[in-house]
Amino acid sequence: MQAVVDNVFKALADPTRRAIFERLARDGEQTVHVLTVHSGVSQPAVSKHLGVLKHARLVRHRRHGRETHYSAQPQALAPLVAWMSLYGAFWRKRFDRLESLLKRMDQ
Amino acid sequence: MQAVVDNVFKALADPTRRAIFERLARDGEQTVHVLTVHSGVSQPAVSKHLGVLKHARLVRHRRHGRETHYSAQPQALAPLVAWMSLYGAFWRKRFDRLESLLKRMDQ
DNA sequence: CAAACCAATAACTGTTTGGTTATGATTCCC
DNA sequence: GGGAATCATAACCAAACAGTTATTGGTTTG
Repeated sequence: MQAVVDNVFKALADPTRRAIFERLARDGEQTVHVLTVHSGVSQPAVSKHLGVLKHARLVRHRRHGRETHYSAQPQALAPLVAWMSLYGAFWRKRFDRLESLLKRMDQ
Repeated sequence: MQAVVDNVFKALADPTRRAIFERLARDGEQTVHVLTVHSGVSQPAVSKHLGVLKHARLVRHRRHGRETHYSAQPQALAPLVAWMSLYGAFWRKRFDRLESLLKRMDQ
């Protein structure tokens, strides 16, 4: 479990990788090609990043002919929530603020 | 704001550093010496880790004579919550559950 | 005052990491 | 079938990183 948290944190620590995950979470399934176009780095770099994200179970892939479609697996963020919830007292206090944040973002 | 999220993720991506933060959050203020004893690495290494955590605003320090007392600043985790809340519906539900969990823990 | 203690910084080192180009394995399509 | 396209892997490189030992600046205390 400790290693899981570590993998997720490490995977999200890189901005390029986080951007890839954000895009997948926002816009849904994407091919490596499309991800590459928007990433600012080479296709092999994108493939490697996807490998790291996959290792952290943050993405899943589905092959269709010559293209590979990747999609975000936001459930994989659960260990992070669990980790943060260890700081209970604090989060309880801040929760109202989080609620209002979520409401604002909902609009 | 983007850079803030990046700093926090990067700071927490290292297990030694995360352990230091966890200890401070769990047990409250600690001196560098005490942190060093429990960290498994040298005192300078601990000082450097504390520097990274401080840069991400995850810790604060207070000098008292020759010793420096560090304490956790869990508010600095807020950008992470905000970042995660971008993945909307799913996390909305999860956070609700977290809330009720925290309420139960409160009793 | 001198010795011991505490923490930060400097200087260095080996490993990890994020990137590259080159190549290989499939698959699509004319 | 042959060329173009898609993706993964290999090999390599430079920069960043986590650790070390040595040292320095303060502070306490015997």
